Amino acid sequence: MDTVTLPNTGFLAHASKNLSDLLASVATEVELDEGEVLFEQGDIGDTLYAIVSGSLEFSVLSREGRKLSLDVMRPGALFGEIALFDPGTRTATVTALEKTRLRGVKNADMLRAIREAPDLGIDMIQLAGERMRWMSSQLNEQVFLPMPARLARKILYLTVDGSDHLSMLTLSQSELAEFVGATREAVSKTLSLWRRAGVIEATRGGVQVLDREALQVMADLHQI
Amino acid sequence: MDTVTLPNTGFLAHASKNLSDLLASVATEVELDEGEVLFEQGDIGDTLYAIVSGSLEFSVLSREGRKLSLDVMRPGALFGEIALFDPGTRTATVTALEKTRLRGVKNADMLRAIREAPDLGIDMIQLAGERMRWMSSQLNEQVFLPMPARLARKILYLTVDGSDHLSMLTLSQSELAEFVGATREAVSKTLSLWRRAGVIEATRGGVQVLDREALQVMADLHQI
DNA sequence: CAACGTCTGTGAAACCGGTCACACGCGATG
DNA sequence: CATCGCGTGTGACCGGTTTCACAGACGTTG
Repeated sequence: MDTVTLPNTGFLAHASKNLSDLLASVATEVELDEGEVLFEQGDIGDTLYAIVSGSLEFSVLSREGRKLSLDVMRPGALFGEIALFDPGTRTATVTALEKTRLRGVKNADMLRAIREAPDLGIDMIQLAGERMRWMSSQLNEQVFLPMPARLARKILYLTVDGSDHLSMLTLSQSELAEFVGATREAVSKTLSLWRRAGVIEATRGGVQVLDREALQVMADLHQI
Repeated sequence: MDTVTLPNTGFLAHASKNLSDLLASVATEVELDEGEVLFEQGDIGDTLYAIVSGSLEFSVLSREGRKLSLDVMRPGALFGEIALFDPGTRTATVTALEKTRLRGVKNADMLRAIREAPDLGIDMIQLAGERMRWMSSQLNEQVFLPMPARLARKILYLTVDGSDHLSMLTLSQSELAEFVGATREAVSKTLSLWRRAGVIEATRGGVQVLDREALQVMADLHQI
């Protein structure tokens, strides 16, 4: 038996012993460099992954190539459960934002493990459930909220308990725009407003949150 | 053992024997009248449902009360799998569009069944996977497609193999607007254009598709 | 240090789509 | 048959975003 140090954060913190054991034993190790792509939207996949260290970006592409970033996941996160038992394809593209280590469990191993310990299957359903709730909230925000509110929410969300401590978010404005589903210019203008209001500090390649409460207000109101 | 006639369409057509058995035995019967609400977004739920007859509308609400309709499900469809093993709440509101009969399986029964037949858990994961793909495509459309394209897609989607045969869709323009996430007026104007172009026929409370191929073009192009 | 690429700031114009306002017509109801 | 309600058609206007254009700032590379 290996001795693998799995982080005790994210979904893993609540995962059953079965899952931790599985990840520690039969899982294979994967290592990605910054910018490297684990899999792309549309790929056929049959592996569930856990993030050991580093961080990953999840994004989807429109047919015309426009990109919408959905989430950044960090150590302790599990993903890939959808394609695990499904003849279908990956629903998002996963790219490493930095050097990242993963452990992967293949379909066949997971299947065997579930037949031995059915509660593991229930873990997977819960995982899928959380993912669904997340997607559902994203859809809600995209449809009902104006761009500034979406921007405020994304900034708040991405600076919570991340590796980006002290409310510093290291994303360029173009990347932020991909997260909120808007153009770089629109993001730039909104950030300028907030900068002048003393809510944030914007630097090249990053945003620093100065007044979290004020941002929270922007996130809720339906106006700038 | 009851003799229940479950429809052999939708997800049920592919469901494992275990699931069909479960639905036929331990499930309880539910009957809804037109307009009746099965559960609302935010309710705590622990039941998986299968539609026996009738049809249901799934929708989400913004905090301000604006409504976005997501889908209409018909006999053979399974839903409610997300809240099944999750302490969380329902992610959508479900309303009967007509007199509708359902069968529901409770958390505890499903749990017992999965422990006996783990493959049933895998069925559930697949179901959640299909739901995720669906949500993912919805998010994509809402973010990247202009209103007319979304409208065309919804019309095409809702007239495929539904109880609305012959390409007739019995939804008012207000209801259609809730489906595409736009206003009644905007839908009306777009439908007028298409009517003049001979693509559809619009009547009070319904839309008839005359030229499916033309609508398909509208659904793909990023212009009217 | 010069030059280039990339990120950023900002303005002008165009474009949807939303909001508001109102007219029309069909169907149900008294 | 008169009226009312509701679904529909359409125009005017407005506001937010995109598109396009360009300038400045910073970092990197030769």
